[in-house]
Amino acid sequence: MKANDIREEFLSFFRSKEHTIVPSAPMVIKNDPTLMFTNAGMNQFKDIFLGNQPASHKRIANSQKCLRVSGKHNDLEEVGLDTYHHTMFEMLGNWSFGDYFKKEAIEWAWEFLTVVLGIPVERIYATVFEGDAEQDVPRDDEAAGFWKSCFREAENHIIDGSKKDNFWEMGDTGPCGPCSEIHVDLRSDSERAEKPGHLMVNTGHPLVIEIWNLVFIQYNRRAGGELELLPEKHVDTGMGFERLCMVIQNKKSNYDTDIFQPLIAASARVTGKPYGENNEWDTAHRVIADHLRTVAFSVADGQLPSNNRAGYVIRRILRRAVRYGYTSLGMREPFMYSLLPTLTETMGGHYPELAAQEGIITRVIREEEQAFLRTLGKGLRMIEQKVKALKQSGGTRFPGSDAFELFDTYGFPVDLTQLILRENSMTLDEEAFRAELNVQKNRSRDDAAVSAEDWVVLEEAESTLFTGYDRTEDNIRIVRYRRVISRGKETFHLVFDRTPFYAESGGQTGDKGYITSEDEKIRITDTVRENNLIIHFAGQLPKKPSAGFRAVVDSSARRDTARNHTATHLMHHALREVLGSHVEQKGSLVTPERLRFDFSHFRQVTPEEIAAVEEKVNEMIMNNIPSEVHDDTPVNEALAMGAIALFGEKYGEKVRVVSFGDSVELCGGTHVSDTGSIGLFKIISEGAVAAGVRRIEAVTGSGALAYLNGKLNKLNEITAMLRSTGDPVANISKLLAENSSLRQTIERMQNSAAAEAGRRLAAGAVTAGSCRIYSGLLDATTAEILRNIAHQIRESDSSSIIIIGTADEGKASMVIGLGDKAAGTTGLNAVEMIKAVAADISGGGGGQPLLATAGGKKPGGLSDAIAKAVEMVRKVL
RNA sequence: GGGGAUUUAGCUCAGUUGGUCAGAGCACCUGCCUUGCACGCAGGGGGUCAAGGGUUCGACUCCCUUAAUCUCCA
Repeated sequence: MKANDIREEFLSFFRSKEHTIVPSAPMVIKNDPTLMFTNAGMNQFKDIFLGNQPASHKRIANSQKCLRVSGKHNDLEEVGLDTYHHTMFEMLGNWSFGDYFKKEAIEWAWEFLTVVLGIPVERIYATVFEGDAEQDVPRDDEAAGFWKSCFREAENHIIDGSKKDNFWEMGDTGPCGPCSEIHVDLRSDSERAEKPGHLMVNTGHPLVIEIWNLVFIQYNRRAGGELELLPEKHVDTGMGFERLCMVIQNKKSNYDTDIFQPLIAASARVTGKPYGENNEWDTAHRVIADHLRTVAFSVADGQLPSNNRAGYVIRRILRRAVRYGYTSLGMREPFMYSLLPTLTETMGGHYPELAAQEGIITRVIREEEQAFLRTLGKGLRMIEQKVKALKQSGGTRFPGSDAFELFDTYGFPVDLTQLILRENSMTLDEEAFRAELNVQKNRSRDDAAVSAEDWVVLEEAESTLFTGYDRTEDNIRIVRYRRVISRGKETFHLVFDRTPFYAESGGQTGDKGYITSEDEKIRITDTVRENNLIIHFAGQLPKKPSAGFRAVVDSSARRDTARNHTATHLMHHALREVLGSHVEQKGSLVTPERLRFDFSHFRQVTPEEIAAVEEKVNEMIMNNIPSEVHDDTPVNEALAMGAIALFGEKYGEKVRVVSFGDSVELCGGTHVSDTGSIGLFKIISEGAVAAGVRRIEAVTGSGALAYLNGKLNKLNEITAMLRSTGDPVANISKLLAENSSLRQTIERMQNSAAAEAGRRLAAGAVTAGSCRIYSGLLDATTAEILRNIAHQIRESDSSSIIIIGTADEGKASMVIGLGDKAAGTTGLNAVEMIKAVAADISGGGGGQPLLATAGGKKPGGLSDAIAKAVEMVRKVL
């Protein structure tokens, strides 16, 4: 059975059990500071389990794309080395929210595996929670009982498991419960006869594996650690799709299934290194296949590789694959992007976002590959230098600090460093390297240490009511608060029963403002959303938190933000009209000051196109289109209205639709009521942000006016300075031409003046011993010309001693120069001389032994200084 | 969020305790020689040394602030 069929069988099986099939949530998580990626099928239902949100359906099933880069089975550096680690995987899951429980969950799992998929019963094992006396939790006899009726007499296929394997918890507190894992024994008959499967479960054998975990959520763990029974019990299951396919397709490795084989075959073809012939090549192919999948899906979800947080994780994964291609397969040019059509072919059916964005994903990956190959090239040059130096000094032990610098500052992978060292019969001081790495880790950890104290709950409230769409002030009560210490600074997080403050979301920044009661006023510096809570940041805690407060949003900032947000929608619409419908939003930032919009487009946006977009948006502003907002619109209805939805964005069942004429978007942000109040829209920059992604920044309203006025004022100033009513452009180009010819003239004149001054000096030069002293006070010359003159004389007369000075606008400059021969015979040093006489002009000086300069504030002292220096020369002659 | 690095001509980059130091190669322009696959020779144009402050007689160079990019860690 093909992988795509297996997935379909799963979904249709649970559809037949009255489950609603929902699409996979995006793999990249946007609005949860605690989690960057979806790492389990249940993530998107977290709020339901926490009781923050009612379930839309009692029974749900889906296939969820997940990403894990750390954890016991998913350490990034392990992927590819063996046959079962992955960064990205799919998890098949079925859920019951207060509906069916252990009996159905177990029976259906059994039915699906043994009847639908036909896995031999004698190869299946199930584990149940053995109980925990300390917590006073009994063995899960209930689950064991249902398993018994499945396995019948084969009772040794039911195995007790410890708290570690068979008790699932969401976090330190919250919903939890016992679970039952289903394991499959894929070993050969002879091996199984030798050592029965029930002894092999959970021993880490690659062919005796867990494929499905059924979690029975029946407890809530309170902050004190004690468990309480939940009134509503839930089922949460997760089955590793890749493993299941390996079982069904009778393979020894996930990578041998038809999920990965096409990719691996393509990789083998492109690199010319067949799979299955060479261990090193095979590892590289597995790494490439796994990582390409992860990166492609992330980009499809709108997460581009970047240099921090989630984007950085993606970049690191891609680079790891490039590294394997580079060292193991000898690939020196980008190639992974060319495997994308194969991926789309195998997975694009179930995940349409892949096919829809193939073009941009390809470009992004190719660009990233190129960028990393450049980084590698630079690193290679640096390490070669260091190796050469070490070789010359006869050493063979490469310092750990150097390797760390290459790695930390220039991103040069340490395993590549080791490879190169081996080729040069050198070794790396690994201990020193690791020590440096640890220093860096500790520093980062210390910095990141934020201690959030427990919430102080004043009132129980499920979620905050946002009232800010139609008002900027409201009467509120604080329902909970907590103290947060971050880098020695104390802040407070406040949660209200209702709030007019908009929490940062959808690119729009959080509101600022204050809350006030009868006798105090507290500033709110930012507002963010954490799951279902709207958190207000405050520098201090009210003296009486339980008092009622008036919450007041900075309404002028809010109005500016609304102008920019609406303008963003209008521009998005205009961009699609001007450039084409391939324009997809890739990112957005809306602040009171400006708006920034990233979108997919493959060429530079020409000035003409920019102008056209601006014109369209301003036209929509002048037409004063009223806003139309529909709250709680079902998703499909919204899409039918032509609303633009974003890939990689998770929408609930009901969405908010914001439209201005033809611009229709799903959006939770705050907007103006009529486009006319935007006033004016002006694009201030356009540029590239990644391959196939452009960025536009723009301003509106008073910001746009200020921008234009600034430009106009500059132009007015220029025109005024030109004292001409003519075209300033023509005037300036004329000026520039004049300027350049004048500069040449001046240069010539200065040269001849310097030559003339030199001649005069030469005429007045005094022969003293074997040297000639050129001394004197020149006028109206800069220090630079003085230097030039001295230099010229030095060059033409190696027996010269030059001591000259000039006064310029109350400042005195002096230069002392020595010809090569003069310096040799007298043993004089220009630096010492100039320092000795600089005091006479109240200044200081220095330079090189043969040519030194000085400057001071007392031009009157110049003649004395020169005389003194001449005196010094005469003394040694 | 923290550490490190980078920012110099259109491009790729040199620039040594602060002082004839604003450079090279490629590209461009002109002329000559040649007609050809990176031709050669001679000459030339092109710079806010990322931005803004500061120290100094003097700053590409030292200090501070800011920005962008790269990179590692969280």
